[in-house]
Amino acid sequence: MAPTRTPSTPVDRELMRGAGPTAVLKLLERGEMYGYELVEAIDKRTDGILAMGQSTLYPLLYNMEAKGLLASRWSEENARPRKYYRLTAAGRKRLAADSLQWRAVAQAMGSLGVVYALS
Amino acid sequence: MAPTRTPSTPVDRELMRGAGPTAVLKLLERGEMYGYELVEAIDKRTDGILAMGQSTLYPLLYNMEAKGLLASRWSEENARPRKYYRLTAAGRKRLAADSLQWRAVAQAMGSLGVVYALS
DNA sequence: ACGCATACTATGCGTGACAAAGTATGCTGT
DNA sequence: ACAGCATACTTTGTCACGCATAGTATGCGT
Repeated sequence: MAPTRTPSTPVDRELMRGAGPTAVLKLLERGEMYGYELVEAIDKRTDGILAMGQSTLYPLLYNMEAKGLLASRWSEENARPRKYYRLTAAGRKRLAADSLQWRAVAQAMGSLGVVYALS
Repeated sequence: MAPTRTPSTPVDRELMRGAGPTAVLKLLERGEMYGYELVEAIDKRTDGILAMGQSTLYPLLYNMEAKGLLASRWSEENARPRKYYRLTAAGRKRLAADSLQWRAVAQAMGSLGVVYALS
């Protein structure tokens, strides 16, 4: 039996707009993944906190690809049709920038006393 | 001479929607403040990271008041007209909830390796 | 071969972030 | 006194994202 996961309530995504793109970039840093796989991976890796539905993730992927942050390819013939995404150079750059932004925000929230300071 | 402050570039607020309300709630936790004062306080307290313009903050205040999170009063007669805001009970409740959300997000970002874990 | 889980696409609404432009008040120096 | 500037608030309009809903298509298990 797999260790029981007790999923947290997802954050109000309206509150945390922009967490999605960063999560996607981070997961794709290791290698290519397809949409549906990302939906589940984000859910599991963040214990449900950043979980998002397909109707949020897919448009996000299209958007990021249009911006040149991601590139995609379809799976081979006579395999299940899946669209695999990978980071572009611009995507890596963006990930680095976004990570800095998150650090800054965490710091700002810390200085307001909303969250504890980073270690 | 006051210690020099080197303001950080504000975060892309589109990326971090929702940071504003939390910052406002947190600052009003201590006592009432008026709009313009909040604009500057947020800027200074977060070293420019969460800085937002008047056209962002004022509508935000109206909105939060409409939601019952804040209450306001005008300054006394023959004083400069200022609208002072204070937390309502609902506002305090919301602040507590939002703080938990931020903790969760920070944790999620940590588990993805975007930011370091909280101390 | 049938049904279900997988996997992707498209549409439409609500809402927050923000630039820009406008209005009004009081302090400060001369 | 009064001109000029910083203070202080309001309004309008645009854009982009989050997401619910609905729809389509493919392949695997039995």
